[in-house]
Amino acid sequence: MVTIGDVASIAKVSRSTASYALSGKRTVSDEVRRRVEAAVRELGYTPNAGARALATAQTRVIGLLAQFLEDEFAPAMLQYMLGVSNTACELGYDILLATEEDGRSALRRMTDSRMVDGIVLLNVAEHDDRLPILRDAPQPGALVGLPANCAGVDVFDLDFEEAGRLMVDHLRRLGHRELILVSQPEHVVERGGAYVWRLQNAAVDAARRSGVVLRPVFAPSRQPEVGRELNALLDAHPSVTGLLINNEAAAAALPTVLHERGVTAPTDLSVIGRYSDEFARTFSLPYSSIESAPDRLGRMAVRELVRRIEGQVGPDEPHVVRFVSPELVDRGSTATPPEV
Amino acid sequence: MVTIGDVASIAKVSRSTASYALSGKRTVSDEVRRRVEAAVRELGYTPNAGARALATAQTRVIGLLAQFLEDEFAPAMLQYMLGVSNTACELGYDILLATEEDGRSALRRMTDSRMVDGIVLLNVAEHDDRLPILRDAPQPGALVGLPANCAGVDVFDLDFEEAGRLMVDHLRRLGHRELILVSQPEHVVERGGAYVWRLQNAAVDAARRSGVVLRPVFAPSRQPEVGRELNALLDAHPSVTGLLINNEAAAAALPTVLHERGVTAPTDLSVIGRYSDEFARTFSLPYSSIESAPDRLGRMAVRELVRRIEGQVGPDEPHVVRFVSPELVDRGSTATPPEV
DNA sequence: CTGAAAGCGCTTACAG
DNA sequence: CTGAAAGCGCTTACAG
Repeated sequence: MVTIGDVASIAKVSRSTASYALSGKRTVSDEVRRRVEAAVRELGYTPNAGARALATAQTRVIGLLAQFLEDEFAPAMLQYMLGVSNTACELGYDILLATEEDGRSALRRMTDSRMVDGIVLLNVAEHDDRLPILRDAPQPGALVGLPANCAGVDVFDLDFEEAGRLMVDHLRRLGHRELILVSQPEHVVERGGAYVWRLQNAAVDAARRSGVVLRPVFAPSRQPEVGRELNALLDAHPSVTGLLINNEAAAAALPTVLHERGVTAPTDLSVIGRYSDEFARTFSLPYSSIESAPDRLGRMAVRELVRRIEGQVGPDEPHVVRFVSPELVDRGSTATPPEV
Repeated sequence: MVTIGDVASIAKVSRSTASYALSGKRTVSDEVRRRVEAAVRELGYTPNAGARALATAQTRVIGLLAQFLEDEFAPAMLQYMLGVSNTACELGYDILLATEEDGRSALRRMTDSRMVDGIVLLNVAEHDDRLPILRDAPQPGALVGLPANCAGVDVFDLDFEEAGRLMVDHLRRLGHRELILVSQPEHVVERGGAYVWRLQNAAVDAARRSGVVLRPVFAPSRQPEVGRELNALLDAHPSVTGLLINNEAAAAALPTVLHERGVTAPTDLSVIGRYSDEFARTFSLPYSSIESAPDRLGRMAVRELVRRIEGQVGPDEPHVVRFVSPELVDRGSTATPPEV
């Protein structure tokens, strides 16, 4: 392979001068810089990443820990990954991806061996078992998802409480008095998927305060079970006039379910989901929704992480916990309930 | 950070002996091995990846080039990525992921800087502009997707010709005489998505040989345009009794379209798709389909790549071009046409 | 403005 | 069975 030594000898300078000419960290005469640049072009020189990492203790690689769990909806996860990956690229970083089930060992491998300058954790649980490892690691970490303990890491998440309130208040104002909230499956909660109950509790509170009946249910995250569950729910509660969906699989199944039942939104039933606009387009979902902003969250996490990596944020400066405010994207699926 | 020098001094051996004790590349006395292992545990030693890469010229990292193009269906792409990532993990490799639009520059960056031991290219086009770069790279490459020129790389793909024949023959045998084949959008073909016309040409041939009318059409890959197109097609060709779908977005949209039209498969219309079983479950698709086996293709590509990387296949041994035989997964959406 | 040298943390011939 | 040393390809004080 062609090394900086080759460049140096072609350019008739020392290796250090060649290095400085390329990095710009020391002034170099124009003449010398030109010769070095010409040599680089001639030889097609690219620095060896391993050697550079060894010398600088920087890899310009970010570790991305994703997990595709059986009870979660894979296409939704992809959005977050792309937000992270694209932003990293823009900032000059590459992504080392781990999708294996055992996130702990992947994380340890990446951090202990110094393969990465920082870590992004996706799909963070309330008591995420990867977190203690990340805190002990020498690299900084950024999370998408809110754990119980945010010490030592930067945290980014949708404001799910506000999302729950927003959904309920929107339909209450239109005159709805009985709603169903379809959440993720109960295992997601048991595993520590805090966003499920954060949204649910806030929705329940908002409903209680304003005298609205809210029926929260856990629904499966796979087809066709989730479709059956939606049908059963609508059968069991004929007086319900509004549906809140915090479950991507349920949202994806809903058009078919409503068609089968001959139900039209918003004439017969008002619907609000919680998913990204990209998701809505992919699945052709015609429902108004709380934008979950996966690309924006991924972008924020990487931006802050890179600021830490590059020392623009001091190691002792406090970490951030930042919530994205939910916004209601109106797709016309809510209206005054039919009885009114 | 803790280095092999620390391990060596705790274990009271030289650094080389510590290294050999861990790698097993030289016989080491049991006593010494125990002391080294104890020191490793005590200090929590993990080799520095950059240093090891520099010394061995091996990174144990595989570069994965994916691309999420506007006119392709992202959830389908994800399946391939997971097949690659999971297999790499099993074989002890990590994945460096590039999702940026400019695959050429990502590829060059990874290979020139020796960040990776090998490359997997996804979504390969007929005249893929990443291919010349990959051929010139010192690392081996494996493709998922069939280019015009397979020289210098290992190639894995579904046998799309056979898939096209299978779809047509299956419906012909049931008595169908007029079919529509819904392909990907025409830009995919123009960009060099050879699988589109490989399947289509074979289907057209098979139909012609057996006197079946086959109407091939390009359909959008976004919602809701694809749904509208499907409706228009069914309106325009009322005598069609079978639908062949080589377009994931169209497959995902079809249940809603058929519901709207009051059409039931297979009573009114027979349907065969081409997508993975995982995809069918995610989108709750009730149609028989040709399994596109993304996980299997990703797995095969990584396996062969690792064999090359690790020298189990000599550099002069010929490269492979391997096709996965399509299998029809019967979900009961085909039957004798209504007229018969 | 430039060069010679040390050092990053490994592995692996070379020597005994 | 083990150790001292060279070398992988960079970067960066140190010296001039």
